[in-house]
Amino acid sequence: MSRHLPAALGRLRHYAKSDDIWRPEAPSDRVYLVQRGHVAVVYADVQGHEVVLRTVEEGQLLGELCFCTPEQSLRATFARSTVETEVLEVKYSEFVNYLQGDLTALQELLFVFCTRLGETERRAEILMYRSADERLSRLLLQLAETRGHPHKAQPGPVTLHVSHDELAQMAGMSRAHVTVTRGKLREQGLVSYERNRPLIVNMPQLAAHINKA
Amino acid sequence: MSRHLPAALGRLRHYAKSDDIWRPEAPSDRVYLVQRGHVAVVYADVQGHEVVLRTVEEGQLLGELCFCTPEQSLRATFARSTVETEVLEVKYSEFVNYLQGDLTALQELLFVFCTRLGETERRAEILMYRSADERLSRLLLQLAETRGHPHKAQPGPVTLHVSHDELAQMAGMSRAHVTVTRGKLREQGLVSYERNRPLIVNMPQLAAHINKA
DNA sequence: AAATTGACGTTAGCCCACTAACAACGATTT
DNA sequence: AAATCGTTGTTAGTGGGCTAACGTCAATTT
Repeated sequence: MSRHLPAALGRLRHYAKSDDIWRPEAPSDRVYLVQRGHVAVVYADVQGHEVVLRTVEEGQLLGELCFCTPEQSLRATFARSTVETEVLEVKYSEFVNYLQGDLTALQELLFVFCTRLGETERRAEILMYRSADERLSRLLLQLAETRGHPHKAQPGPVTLHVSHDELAQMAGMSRAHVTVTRGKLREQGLVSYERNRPLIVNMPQLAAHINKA
Repeated sequence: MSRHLPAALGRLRHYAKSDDIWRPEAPSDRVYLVQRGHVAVVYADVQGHEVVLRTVEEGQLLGELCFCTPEQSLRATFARSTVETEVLEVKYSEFVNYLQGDLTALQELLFVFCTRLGETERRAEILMYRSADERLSRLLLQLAETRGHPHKAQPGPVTLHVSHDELAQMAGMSRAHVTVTRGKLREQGLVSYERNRPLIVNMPQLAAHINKA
């Protein structure tokens, strides 16, 4: 959405790789626009078990949940840059003020929320499946749709940059088991990859695999 | 939100228990306001395995995902009344028109989206835990917060109406294992119930249980 | 060039949650 | 009252995913 917001609205901040943009005890009173880089929103329980709730790319909105929490509430998650990152930090109240006068931006924001809700619901749906094969297949399919790079005009294969660790955290399984399961998918020709090469997802075949497993 | 929308905006529809308000192949071109009753949004894979994505209560908005899908796209889920239900059906385009002229309603809608996004993210977070005890505990805690009935001014116990089957579908576990796991929670005094009596969740103790398990 | 780091690959053994099947119980219907 | 139905309770056995530990490989650092 609003990467083209007036920059004067907020403050530009710069983060190195693996910096925390917010921590659980931070107030939930501002939003961020990712200008450059990449951010992961992470939940960690008391034992330090971590799960990736969402990732936010360049040009996208971050921290929008403050729209429904009382202004003094806390984040309860971490937002962590996965690479060097630049964000525009805007106070919630000022953002709301700005939106009052810009109907288009308001509608765009509505669209963003709706899209995220859809993605998150699909994510929850994935996690309800109990077999590792099915969870991983569905996760790869969703990731390929939302953040994959299609091969110039070809409808089948899609390139995806993602580590086993990330996949494990998103699919709710162990890193080792991701490796094993993804190996099986490769044997069946549903995905292909080699060491240090990006993952290629064969979308139609993977979709077919899901619908009969 | 907008239960107080002008009724002339749409069409009042009536559904018996277990009717489908929409099916997967239905167009995603309208929203619904639940006037009376209760609706479950359900995803079903090709084998008929069903999972409950969300439930919508009286006075709440239903079908709002059409805000981000191209108008001719399909639902891909079922919306099913769990009791006798009455909804106001409003075409997406007319709803948008109406919102243009009502800034307050637009902001309310934003709030609704944000709230749902928060709930759904929390739901996804729950499903990433691997032990049944932890998943069920966290689910009960969230349900108690969002749709539980507190005991007049007492902070601890909260009453919750929900079947084992529902819990199983929401927590991604089998019905039988819900019964077993909930039995263990009862032994520890974290919840209490009897046959045909509603479930009582002891919120502070259950929260403590989660943070050390 | 050597060392370090981080990601990926592999396996043995164990434990937890599922499947399947049946029983108990209350509510509703006939 | 009998029958049907839906929900809850219980258990044996099995299988799949986790833990833990170690090996491989390429990229980056020193």
